[in-house]
Amino acid sequence: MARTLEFNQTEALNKALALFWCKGYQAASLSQLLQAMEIGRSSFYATFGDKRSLYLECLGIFGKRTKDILLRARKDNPPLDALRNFFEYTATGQRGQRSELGCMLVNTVLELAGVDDDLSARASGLLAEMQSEFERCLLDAGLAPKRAAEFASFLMLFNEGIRVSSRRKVSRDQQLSDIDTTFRLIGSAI
Amino acid sequence: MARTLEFNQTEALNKALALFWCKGYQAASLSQLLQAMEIGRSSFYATFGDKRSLYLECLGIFGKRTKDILLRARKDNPPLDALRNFFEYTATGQRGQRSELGCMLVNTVLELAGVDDDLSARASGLLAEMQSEFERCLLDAGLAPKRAAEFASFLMLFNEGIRVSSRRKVSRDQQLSDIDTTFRLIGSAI
DNA sequence: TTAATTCTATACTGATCGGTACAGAATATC
DNA sequence: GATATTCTGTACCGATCAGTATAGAATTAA
Repeated sequence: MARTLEFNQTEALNKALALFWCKGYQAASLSQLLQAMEIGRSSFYATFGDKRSLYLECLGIFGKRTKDILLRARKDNPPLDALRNFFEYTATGQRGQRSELGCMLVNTVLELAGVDDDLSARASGLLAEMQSEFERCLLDAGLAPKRAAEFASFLMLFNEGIRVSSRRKVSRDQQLSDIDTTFRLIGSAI
Repeated sequence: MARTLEFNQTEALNKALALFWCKGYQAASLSQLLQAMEIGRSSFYATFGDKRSLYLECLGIFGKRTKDILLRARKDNPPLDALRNFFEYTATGQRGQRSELGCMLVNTVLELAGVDDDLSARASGLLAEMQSEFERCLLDAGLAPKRAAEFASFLMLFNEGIRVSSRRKVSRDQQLSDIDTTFRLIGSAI
């Protein structure tokens, strides 16, 4: 019979995610994770399996969270505005949130390609899901299917690029300007 | 008096660069490096200092090599064609070369931001140099300075994005299509 | 051949890695 | 309160990490 855990599992996961997001998979050592999650070694292994499983779980959470940002924006805006909203939100970080960490999925793809191809592929898959959402937006905006797929792929490149530029410490203003440039180009091509 | 070294230093550097490019800084262990470079531990430390110094040197070589690709393309082509040439060459890999490794500078920025900020910043600096070359191309193509800067920043995002997509194993055809989309958008805005 | 010099192969260092074993604390059930 | 169960803190494990010390091989200069 399950007893109430003495630590908040969701909160611990969020702490782990934050550390992984900041330092990446390899550089986030177990000791650092335990300290951040504020749990002991035994509890960790009993609850989360191992470091890799934990990372996988964090990846999923991050993917869902990212997708939700777009879906939420879609509720209140026309499709193209929602897309733009999404980029402004995730790339430059609203409500004073961190923005210099890039996208954990992109970070994972690059850090672990050639090192842990399964983890890298998992992150790629989540990015592909995002691209599908982009495509859906574009279809709803009235683009022809071929065009929508073409621009969705293009927007994914843009997404990857701007997330890299976050970690390069490109200024918030420059990023907003890049978003503007991109949507101006797209707008004039529709 | 210096004696002829028993190993080819340049060749060893290239081997090291290849391994770093493939696995990143952290995951490329010294043992693997030594095996790839085909030199002993003592020779390594005597010649290259330490792992970090070696990486720094490889970064520089990679940066120069990348810049040279663009400069060479500029000799034989009008500026915009040279740019397009550059992307097709580096992203999809011509002459049967590897293309799935992305850009070592981009990889470095993401892997080492928050882990070794100096190395990450060094890679960022080399990317900034590339962006300056992009800008010079655009100026030579007749764009107004403000426009050139704006599009150079945009192209750097595109560069980062397509290099990430290489590691996501996006197909060569899809990448060529993305390049086409991008230059069509730019072309119609000039 | 011998002596001086310069290189390399390898044993070793201390630190840290991810993961496990186990004893003891805390809780639940009676 | 006593006992059974569940959880946690920590000592420990072998492996591996980057880096060093040293002994001996190879080369040069006589």
